[in-house]
Amino acid sequence: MADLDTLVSLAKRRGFLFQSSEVYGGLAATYDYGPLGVALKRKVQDRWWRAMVYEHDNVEGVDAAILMHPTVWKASGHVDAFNDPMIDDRASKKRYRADQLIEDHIARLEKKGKADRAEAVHGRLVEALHADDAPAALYQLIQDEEIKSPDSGAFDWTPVRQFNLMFETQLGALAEEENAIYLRPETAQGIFVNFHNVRETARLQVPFGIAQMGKAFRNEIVARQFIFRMREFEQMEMQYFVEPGTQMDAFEAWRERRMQWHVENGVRPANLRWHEHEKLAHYADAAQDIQYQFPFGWNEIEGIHSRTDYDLRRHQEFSGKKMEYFDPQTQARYIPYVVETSVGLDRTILMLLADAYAEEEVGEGDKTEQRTVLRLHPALAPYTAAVFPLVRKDGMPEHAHRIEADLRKQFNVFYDEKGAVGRRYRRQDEAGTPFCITVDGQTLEDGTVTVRDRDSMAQDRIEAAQVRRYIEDRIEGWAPAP
RNA sequence: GCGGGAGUAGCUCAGUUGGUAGAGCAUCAGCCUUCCAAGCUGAGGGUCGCGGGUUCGAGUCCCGUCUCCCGCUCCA
Repeated sequence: MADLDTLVSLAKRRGFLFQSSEVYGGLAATYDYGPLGVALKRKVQDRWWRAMVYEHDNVEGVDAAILMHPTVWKASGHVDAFNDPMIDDRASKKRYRADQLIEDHIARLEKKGKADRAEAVHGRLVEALHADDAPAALYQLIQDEEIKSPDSGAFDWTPVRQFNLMFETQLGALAEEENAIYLRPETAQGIFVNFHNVRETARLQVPFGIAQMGKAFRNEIVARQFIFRMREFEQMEMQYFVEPGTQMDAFEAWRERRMQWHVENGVRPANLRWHEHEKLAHYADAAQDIQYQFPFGWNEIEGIHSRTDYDLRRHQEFSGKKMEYFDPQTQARYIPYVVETSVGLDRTILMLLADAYAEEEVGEGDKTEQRTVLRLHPALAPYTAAVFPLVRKDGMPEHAHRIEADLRKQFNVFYDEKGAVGRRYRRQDEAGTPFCITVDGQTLEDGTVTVRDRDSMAQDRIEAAQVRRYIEDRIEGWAPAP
């Protein structure tokens, strides 16, 4: 497998991905998709939408706003869970939640029978947590109480810093506290708050699903590994609403379908595995991740979570609006349970590039050379085909342009007439283009062209008029090399 | 955030004790080319990540800063 540097280098060289704001020295953990990258990305999006929405008569789509009412994030739990006062012990290099340290300290005081002192510290903790400058107040409290690091025993703290994983901005021109809103840290909530809107307008009955793809934002403390963990990223999520008690059946069914989707995209099954959450989030009653073996190890690309009725119930509490469903058949009334499939689009792109990348020896005898090839699924490759005149004379370019124009009605096509044809083939190998159509001397006589296969490098000679049909069939029948 | 490593042309890199930047590939133009990257001629492209400092003079030494990679840490 290619190491990460190799992939980063190829991605930039061929125009898949560039570092954001590169001319200004870059912005940490943000990347821009280039011509080939966006072509690949759009095809992945399209394939996901087809698999989730078009191919299920009970799944519909939405495209919710990135900006949402602030209370959404209180209801979802993000305001509490994504806001932690953290402090570092310089000696052990370990990080702790500052309020947790103080609470542990209080517990120790109580244990020692110093109830009064514990009471006082607790009072100050509550005060500090609600102070205007809570981090400073918590830091002062830790200093005053001389709380030591539980691991190193050292008393060598950095200042307390507030880690807010949600990006904050202001609604309207005035930057005032009460106008603060967030960039969504996940797309799921846009689905939950539209539960009734979609159900009613699309006339859906439980079980049904709502799908959405879009940007989400998390102000990660550490964001690394190329596009694996970015501060701005794209999710493709589907929330499937079911009758309570039936969620595990839906969970298993979607698990199977989602794994299948990745395999159908050409990802080698040996590089995919399930990872079961040991510690479930408070809202979940089952959670498993699909992991891929990246150059930097096994990491999550998609989560399948059974979220119970937590989200809808919370929105019912916070909004005062009923989130119940009335089943016309059974006359039952309940808040539906939810099974979520949530896949990272950018992570999927990185996985596809990593899995497709290959360096291999080609040629015979002592004339072997190395070639780099992206064995992307032909349906996902940025360019489906490239068209070449074998040489730039005898009317071959004109002939090739006519074929190019015909193919462009259906596919994204690249035309190239520069330099040796072998070099053009190799360039397309690196871009992952599955088919290269070459116009040669024989084309001028009988109207046939050669179609060169990216993976086998073998050529077929077919009627120029049959190329579109030929490519369609080949995409349909494509299977990844073992 | 901590520790380590690294930033020189689009890519991979060279640059000797400080003396105002090079190679290969790539790109572009032209020529030549009848099937798997390396034919010929020419051209463009770098204030050496950015900002200060030392010096007559800094890619080279010092400080700061940004970005990337690795390990920790974090991770609904």
